[in-house]
This record gives sequence, structure tokens and C-alpha cells, in this order.
Amino acid sequence: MKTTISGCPIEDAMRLLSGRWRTLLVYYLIDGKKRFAQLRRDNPKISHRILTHELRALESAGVITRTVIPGKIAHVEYELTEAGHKLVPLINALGDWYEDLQRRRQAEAPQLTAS
Amino acid sequence: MKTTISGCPIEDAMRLLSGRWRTLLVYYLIDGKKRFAQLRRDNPKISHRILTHELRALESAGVITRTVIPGKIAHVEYELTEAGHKLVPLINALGDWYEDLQRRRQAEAPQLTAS
DNA sequence: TGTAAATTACGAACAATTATGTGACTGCCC
DNA sequence: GGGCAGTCACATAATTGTTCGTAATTTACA
Repeated sequence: MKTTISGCPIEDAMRLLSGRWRTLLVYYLIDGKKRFAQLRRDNPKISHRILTHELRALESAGVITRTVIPGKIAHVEYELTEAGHKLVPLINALGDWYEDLQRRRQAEAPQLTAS
Repeated sequence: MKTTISGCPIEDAMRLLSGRWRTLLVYYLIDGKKRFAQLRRDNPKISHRILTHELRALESAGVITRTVIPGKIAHVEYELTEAGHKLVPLINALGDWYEDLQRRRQAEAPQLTAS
């Protein structure tokens, strides 16, 4: 999903947030600054290449900031911007919505197993 | 994004809604039932195959219903479920958030063009 | 004290997996 | 002959992952 088709901001928002990792990364940054390696530990399944790529995408969109801490070894800190923090309740709401959806599905189809 | 990794409902919600079309289709169903061909007219860039596929995915997730209208020619109506309607304000909020993000970006970087 | 190994944050080349699209075709009706 | 709602086989585009290498510094251990 590289290109925009509808010009609708909803499509743009989804273009930014689609994919497996971006919302999860935002989620893991809720409690404050984290370093690259810490984010890898948070979700061990992500490859470093993808992590780099996804973080850069979020950075260039203005959702997070990337700060290189000068000194001894290279240290990089990632942190939500104000806009990033505003996103948090929205993705939480999506998670809640999904859980509610699942509950409905289970309640609506009891005849599948019961007689 | 076929598989789940984190088990987090946020990831599940994104797995359901990721991609170019799904949120747009929900959006176009806000004002009520629509038929297949009507949805194609709403967004002419979607291919019929993908439209079918995306609608089926939303249906099997419980976001929309698919109703075949019996009679003469094949007629199919798609409509948001109650859960689908609950999703609407969330994706609208995402659109608003994105617009706000864009405004910030423009306000934050005036030095790029000004002296 | 010296050397090997690990950590940190990547970049480049390549490979696999998913998503999306095209064109041809169907059966039905007016 | 054209609209409706698809299906099927195929093709391309986009996303996501794997492997290898880098440069610096810190720790492990003999």
C-alpha cells in the first residue's frame, strides 16, 4: 500500500498504520522512551531490518522521535511524539472493539455446538 | 499479515482492518445497505475480485452482512452489522487524528522554506 | 594482559510471503 | 447487448523476512 487512491484521510491513516508492527510499536512505547534493543526484546519476532524500517516510517510520519545519544557506544532512543500519544487511545479503542466483536460472535452462534 | 504473533487484540484488529480497502468499504457502508455494483462505483479503482474478497473477509469477521435478494437477477446487499457501526467512529477518529498530525507537521517545520 | 565474544544500531543483497490486479468466462435477466 | 455478481487462472506489486557485514566498545576468561 504505497500509493493513495481515495484521498481520504482514513486511507492515509491506514497506510501509515497498516501492517503487523506499527501499532504494536506505538503500544510498546506508551510507557516512555525505549531503545532499539529493548523494542526487539519486547517483540522478539521482529527482525532488526523491519524494526528499523518501521521505526523510520513512524518517525518520518511524526508519530515518534528518534534520538541518538552521543557517547561511548551508539545509543538510540525512540519516543512517542504528542501526536503519537494521541494515537494511543485510538488503537486501544480498536483493540477493545475487536474484543467486543469476538464476544458478539460467540454469543451469536451458540447453535454451532449446542443442540 | 495472515498470522498472529503477539496475541494482542490490537494486532488482531489491525489484521482485520489493514490494507487499502477495508476501512474505506466500511466508510462507504455508513449510510446504509449497498449493492456490489454500487460499491464498485463508489471506489472505481477496486477490482471486482478484490472487492469480493474484501467483502467476504469483513463478512466472516462479523463487520458486515451479505444478503442475497431472491428473485429475477442476482442481487446482493451488503450492510454494516451493529459491530460494524461501532467501528465507524473509530475509523473516523483515525482520519481526524491523521489530519491533525498533518497540521502539526506543517506548523512544526516552517524553517524548511522560510529563512 | 591479551584475545575472543557479545552488545548496539544499523545497511545491503537477496528471498519469501501477502496483497492486489487483469482478463476471460458464467448464468441470469430485460 | 449490457448490467448484475460473481469465479478461475494467472501476473505483478508490496510487504516482510533472512543472512551477512560494519564499527565501536564492553565484558568474559585464561
